[in-house]
Amino acid sequence: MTRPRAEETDGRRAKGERRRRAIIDAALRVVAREGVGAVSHRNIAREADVPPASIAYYFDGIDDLLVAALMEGCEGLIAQLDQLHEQVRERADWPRAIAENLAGVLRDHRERTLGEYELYLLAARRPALRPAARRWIEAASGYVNGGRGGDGPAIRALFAAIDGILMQGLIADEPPTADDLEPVLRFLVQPVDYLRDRGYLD
Amino acid sequence: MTRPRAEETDGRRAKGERRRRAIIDAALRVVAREGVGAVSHRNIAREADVPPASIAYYFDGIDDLLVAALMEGCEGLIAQLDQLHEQVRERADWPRAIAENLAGVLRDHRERTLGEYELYLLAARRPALRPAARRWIEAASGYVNGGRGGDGPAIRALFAAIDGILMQGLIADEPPTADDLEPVLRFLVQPVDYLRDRGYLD
Amino acid sequence: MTRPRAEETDGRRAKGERRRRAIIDAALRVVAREGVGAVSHRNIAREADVPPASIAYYFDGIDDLLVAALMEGCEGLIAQLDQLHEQVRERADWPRAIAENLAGVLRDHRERTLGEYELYLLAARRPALRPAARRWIEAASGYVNGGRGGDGPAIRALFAAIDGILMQGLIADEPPTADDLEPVLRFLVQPVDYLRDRGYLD
Amino acid sequence: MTRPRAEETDGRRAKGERRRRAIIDAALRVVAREGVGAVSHRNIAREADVPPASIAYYFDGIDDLLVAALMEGCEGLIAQLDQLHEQVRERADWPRAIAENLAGVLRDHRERTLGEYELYLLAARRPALRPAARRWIEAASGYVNGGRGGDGPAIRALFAAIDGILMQGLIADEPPTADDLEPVLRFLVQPVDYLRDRGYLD
DNA sequence: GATGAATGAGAATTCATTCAT
DNA sequence: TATGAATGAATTCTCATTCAT
Repeated sequence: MTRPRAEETDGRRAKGERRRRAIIDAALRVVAREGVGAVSHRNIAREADVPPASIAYYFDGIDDLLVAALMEGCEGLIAQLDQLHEQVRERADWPRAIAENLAGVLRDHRERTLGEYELYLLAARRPALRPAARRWIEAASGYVNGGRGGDGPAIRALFAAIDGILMQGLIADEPPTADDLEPVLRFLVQPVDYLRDRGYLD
Repeated sequence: MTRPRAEETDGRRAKGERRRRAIIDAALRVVAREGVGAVSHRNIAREADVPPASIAYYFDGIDDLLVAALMEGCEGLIAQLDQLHEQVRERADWPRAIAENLAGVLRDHRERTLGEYELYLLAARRPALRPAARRWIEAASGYVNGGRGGDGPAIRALFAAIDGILMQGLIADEPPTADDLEPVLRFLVQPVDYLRDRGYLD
Repeated sequence: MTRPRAEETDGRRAKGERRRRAIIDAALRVVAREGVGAVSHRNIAREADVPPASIAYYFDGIDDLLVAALMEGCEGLIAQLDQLHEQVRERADWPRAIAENLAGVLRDHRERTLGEYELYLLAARRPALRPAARRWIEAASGYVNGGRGGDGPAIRALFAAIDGILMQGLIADEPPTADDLEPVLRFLVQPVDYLRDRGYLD
Repeated sequence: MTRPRAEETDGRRAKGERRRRAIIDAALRVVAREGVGAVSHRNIAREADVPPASIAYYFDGIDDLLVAALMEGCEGLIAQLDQLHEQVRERADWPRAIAENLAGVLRDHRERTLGEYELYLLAARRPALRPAARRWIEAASGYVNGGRGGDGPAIRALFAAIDGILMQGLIADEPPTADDLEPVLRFLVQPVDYLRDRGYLD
């Protein structure tokens, strides 16, 4: 019995893996463009240009696909955060850097961010999405912490506020500018300087 | 849907209004229990114990119903916040009071809060829900402001952080306790005291 | 407020009831012609010449439809048995009459009988069909008993044997004739006469 | 499917035969557990723990597989009947022995028996299954006859009644006990004794 | 004003089968 | 020879909406 040569098997496997990835990416695009409510075999199949039965073939159900999408989106988030981290590290003015980043996210990636938040909230309903959401939170949390050991509650406050800023920015008719956000971030990151500048101290 | 003039308000009219309200309440219950994705004529009709066709009769579509639900939910939120405001006003320890309130919301009204956040995010997709969501934000914002004129960015930071705390609390496996949240709120509400206690100031 | 006149409401109701009945009849025809395995919304809708969604509208699921069909078929069975009972009552030669009836059923109504047995066996798997199947059994059992109080085990034996005869007749390439069945029935109905005729007694 | 000549039977071939057998056994388990309606490539493949495509490879379609299963199940039946025959032969009280056996089958092997009857009835629809079903009937018939040449119609009555008893027992909520069945069997096997005991004869 | 009846469209999922490897 | 990959067709069921009454 001739076992298939490795490159043959790998060829088949690789092709399947590529299609699987294509479906996940299509799902993320659909979530970004139309929301989690629009995630259906048909919609994703149309977006990925594959037959609808493919989705059922590669994933055990919509939840399974959403978990994969959440995980995949998480990787993207981490990469993005790493990049941000580089930027921030080089600058003395952290609050400004973060404000610019958040404003940029809301300006240039509003839909994707909105989709991510929808997925995020969906995890509160579907236990299957929980682990993926947890990874997400941990990634973001690590980003906020920024590697250095900061004060716990202060970091939690900053992280929570960033979540709130993004969510409120998604709902606002006009997304906030970096100038809008900068003082908020200054208060959160450097409250003493912030308060002294405003004359609240001494 | 044309609202009738007041002088027409007889028994028949009142009955219709009552049924309309019943449908809205049912919609809020469905959103809380099963999420916005479960909002459908059928589901709500079953919950409200009215014929499915009457939902199409009283509302010009699902969005129209959701707008009404968001508005209605908003009234409930405002009432709840007013009550909280009373409680907080009487206590010297604001951070503790707010922490207890948030922890209580996540503990006792998790589903309803989750539903409100889903509706909230949905507004980011559906322009029709925007005005209702704006009222919501303004109500909450006014609550955080507490009536007195505080420092703008600090209040925005607090408000954003509260949103983030609630959302993260909804996703967490175990909701945070008041003890978990208290230092975070202390940092946000009284940063100088907080930092001094921790030895970060002189 | 004008309540719809009774005949209007009844008109609507009656129309719906008529369609419901039409679907049940179509289901029985499908079961007879193609077997319980062929029962599907599509097949029945095609047979009844109604849109497939109608089936979901009138029945809560396939099982619900099958229950209704089993019940309906039961009525048909009872009517048929009543008629048989008349025939048998008029004749002195019971065994012959029953043999002719069974042979006739297998000859002229093979498919319908087959479908009924499939439904019957399906009840062993689906609890929802149990009550309907029980009615069926009771109807047939009453028929066998024939009103007169006979000897319990003998009647059970006869009833069981009739079931077995029908089932074996359904599987046989050639259905049995009345002449084939007559001695079997004679043995079951009048064992003493049967045995005496064959010289097994005295 | 061409069966290979014997001399080809090497390891490879034996392995294929083993897998073929494994698939048939899995099919019988699926039929017993979930019914003929649940027989599908996927289900059986899962049960047999083989790739779905291998079912299409070893069998020319579902019917081909069912024929093989019916044949295989037939062997099992024959073995079981032989064993029973031994038991019965040793006992003077045939009716009791048979009653106990039937009650035991319904109590301990309800699902398997149900599956066998489903297969049995399916043969009435699918000509391909006919020969297999015929073998089945002949095996059972031979069992009832017990090797010795009995009275034809009496044996047919007994055999038919056994079929009916089993089928009715499958549908009943509670399977009959040996005590329930014993008088029925006594009437069928030893009608004269039965009737005399009951006082129907002189 | 209010609602049973009705349905085309779409949801998730399973199916038998084919085919390249 | 055996099997992963793949898919068109089918499954049950839900949906928002229309319409006659």
